[in-house]
Amino acid sequence: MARPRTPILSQDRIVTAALELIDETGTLTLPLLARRLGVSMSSIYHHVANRAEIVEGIRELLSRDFPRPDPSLSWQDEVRRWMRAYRRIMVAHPHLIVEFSINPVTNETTLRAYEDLAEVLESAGFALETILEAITALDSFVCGSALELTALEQMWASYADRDLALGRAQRAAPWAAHSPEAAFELGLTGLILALERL
Amino acid sequence: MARPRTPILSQDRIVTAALELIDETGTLTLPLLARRLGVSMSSIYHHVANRAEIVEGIRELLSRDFPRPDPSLSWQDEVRRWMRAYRRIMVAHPHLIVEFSINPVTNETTLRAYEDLAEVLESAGFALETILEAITALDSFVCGSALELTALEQMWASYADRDLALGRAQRAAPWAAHSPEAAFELGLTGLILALERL
DNA sequence: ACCTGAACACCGTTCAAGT
DNA sequence: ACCTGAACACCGTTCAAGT
Repeated sequence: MARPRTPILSQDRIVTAALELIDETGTLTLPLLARRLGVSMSSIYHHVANRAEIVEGIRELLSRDFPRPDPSLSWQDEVRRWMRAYRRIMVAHPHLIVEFSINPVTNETTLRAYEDLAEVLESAGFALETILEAITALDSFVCGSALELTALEQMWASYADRDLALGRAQRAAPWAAHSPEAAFELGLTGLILALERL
Repeated sequence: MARPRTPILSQDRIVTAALELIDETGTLTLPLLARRLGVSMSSIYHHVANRAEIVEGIRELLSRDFPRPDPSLSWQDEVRRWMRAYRRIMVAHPHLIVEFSINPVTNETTLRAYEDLAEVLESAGFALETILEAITALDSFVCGSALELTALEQMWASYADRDLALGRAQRAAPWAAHSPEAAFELGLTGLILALERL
């Protein structure tokens, strides 16, 4: 076939297909991606430098769903909105958190989302030295929560039939093991309390 | 060589070497592990079922460093002790967090550590339904903090020379970007505050 | 029981060859 | 510029063959 009159591939097409693939199958591999695109594996390298660039493209795409700051909101509400948006994104694509945490952020859209959060805290009067601390803590918690989505529920399962505190807790609240939402809100509340004390 | 008079390998030897390997190189692969053990790759499979079992062996090994509950401590101090121990373990072996989060926990030692924490909360009077929530939030935060160790500092670097809030924050506190310890303590304080309100 | 080498089905990446 | 097929250096896993 060689070069087609109109290009089959593009960065966008590749990134979109990669996102679908990882959402459906849980993994992102070049052979499967090429198959889905109806193209040879090596063709992909004419549009992206490597696999990491595809992952970064997905991160860029998803980062567009972060809300922009709203001056009418308190910083607490801004933080809650930012964190819940982050979580919503990762819940929709749970297998991506590991991919994201392996490569550093380089795209502007994602960096902009962090920058927005920093500006919210800055204009709320937080001391500059505490802003990095605060963002690190918030980011740690939301990333960790996303990580748990795929991991922790399997652990609860191994406790269900044992007479231990965890087993009792689970029998008392069978929904809790599958409702990490409540745990997220608990932690978010705590983090904001800690920030208010600064 | 075939079968040696006295076995060269054992689960312990394999797991120990695997831990050294991942600490030194950042990755765990069977070929490199075999080389380090001075053995053929397929020999390993006579002692462990697969790669995941090696990772689980490492988790078991490290989990022995969790403190046992101390009845003389308040539940707050118990939680702090447990979280800091967890963090200390992961800081010493930052590349393992991704490995751990991929496979479910199956070994007794690690399960015991979670069970201990559950019992601390139970005898502190926490409602059973809230125990899973609390442990999930705590675990999320400490895992996320470990994940950041390798990831976030690279991101701060890309901000150092820009006139943005994050850049300003970093220039005001250059140490903060490399001291996730403070962020961890901030979040831990917040989580305990949230638990106290339950 | 325990080690080996060869084989298998993967993976990501490169590159000369085509249009 | 853009697609292909072949090649390369990896990876984890299996298995018959040796003692």
